[in-house]
Amino acid sequence: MTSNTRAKMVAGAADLMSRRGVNATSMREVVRHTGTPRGSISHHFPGGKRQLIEDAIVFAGAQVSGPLRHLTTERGAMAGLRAFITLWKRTLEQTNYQAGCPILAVAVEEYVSDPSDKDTGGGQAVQRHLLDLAQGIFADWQQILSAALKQEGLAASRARRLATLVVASVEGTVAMCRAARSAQPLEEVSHELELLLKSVIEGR
Amino acid sequence: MTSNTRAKMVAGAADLMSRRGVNATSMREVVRHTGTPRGSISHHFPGGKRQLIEDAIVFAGAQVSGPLRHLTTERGAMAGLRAFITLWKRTLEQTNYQAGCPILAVAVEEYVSDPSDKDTGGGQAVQRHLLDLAQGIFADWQQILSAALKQEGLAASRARRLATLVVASVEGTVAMCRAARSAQPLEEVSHELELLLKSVIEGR
DNA sequence: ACTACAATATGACGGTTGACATAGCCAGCG
DNA sequence: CGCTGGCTATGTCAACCGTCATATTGTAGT
Repeated sequence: MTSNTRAKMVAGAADLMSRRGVNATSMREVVRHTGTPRGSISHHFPGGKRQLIEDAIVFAGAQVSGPLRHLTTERGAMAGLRAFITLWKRTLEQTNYQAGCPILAVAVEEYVSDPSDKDTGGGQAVQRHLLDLAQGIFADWQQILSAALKQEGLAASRARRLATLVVASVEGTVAMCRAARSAQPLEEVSHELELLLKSVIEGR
Repeated sequence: MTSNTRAKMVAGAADLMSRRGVNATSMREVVRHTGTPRGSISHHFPGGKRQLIEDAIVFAGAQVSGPLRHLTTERGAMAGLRAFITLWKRTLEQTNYQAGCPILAVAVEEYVSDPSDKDTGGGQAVQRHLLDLAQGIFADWQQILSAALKQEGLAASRARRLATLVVASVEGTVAMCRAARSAQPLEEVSHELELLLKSVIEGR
């Protein structure tokens, strides 16, 4: 049976990463923050901090794609857009605009491990892995929205472009809301995105 | 006369921050990367690392808002949009998709200085300052685009919303491009944004 | 009851960080 | 010439990091 502490560590890491970023989140603080034993860290995550980060962003990604997939297939593209936005808005408001998106943090930062700076040879490949993971999660969200838009009758290429626009603009807006300590950017972007999608779908 | 090494430090810090994020950029690496003397750091930046970060993002912000302001007032909103996008596209391509936006990095991360963990009392206020600065730069870009859109005859509220959408989506897209090691997301978003603005301006 | 193994606790290690202090350099100018 | 003040060089400091090694505990299987 998979331990409970492992899950708490992953969730705690995702939370801290969304608030402070990847490099500002230390493993010691994760265990401090979650009340989990420090000694278990190398047991549950033999891959070290890198593995914790991977698990955390996969966890965070699934937490979004789950409801998103459910609502889009159930009630269409428009409901999916609203769910996507509402989900982030709630996260922002519930944390007083301290938490953002941990996947975006991975996409913006570069995780560097202390030992053996060496050359950039080994670092590059390992670095790729984290970015690939983040890119995969973004692609996942896009694919869900894109499929829903195609379902509404849009051409494949148009649906893909619009899905990219939605994911990118919401991610950027969440960061802006964090900086502004306000949900206003999200409301403005939400307004425009709804207008755009509505006109594109209905005016077909 | 303001020293040359100071400017090199600021530019180097902005560059490193755009590649690795705020917390992964150490002052020692800035001086290593720019060939500037380590001892001068506390002379040029008595405020320590925080001051370096501030100067770096102000510098990076001006590097965008300069050309942006010039082109929008010269050739209109559409040219401004294209300039904004092209500017980021060039940055991405010239660095093999390693550099993103340092202001976004500040907006996503939380800069934490090692000493005096204390409570969150003192940290909060200081943290605000960096985020306020980042928010101000975003607002600067928005204001330029928004003014250009109003010049094209749009209502003030609509112009503001669209400007927010443009800035947010481009910022998010730049991060996605970094993760994907590809300019494709930017091209897709660019396509949709041009379509949107064109229809909104012409169909007035 | 006793073993075997997963999980937890605790400490140590080598390394880096930001900040600061002290000392040396080197114009420019009286 | 000598001084002076802006830079630069170098070292030290405490704190923290990620990782590993070594107990110690908990617990299920026989």
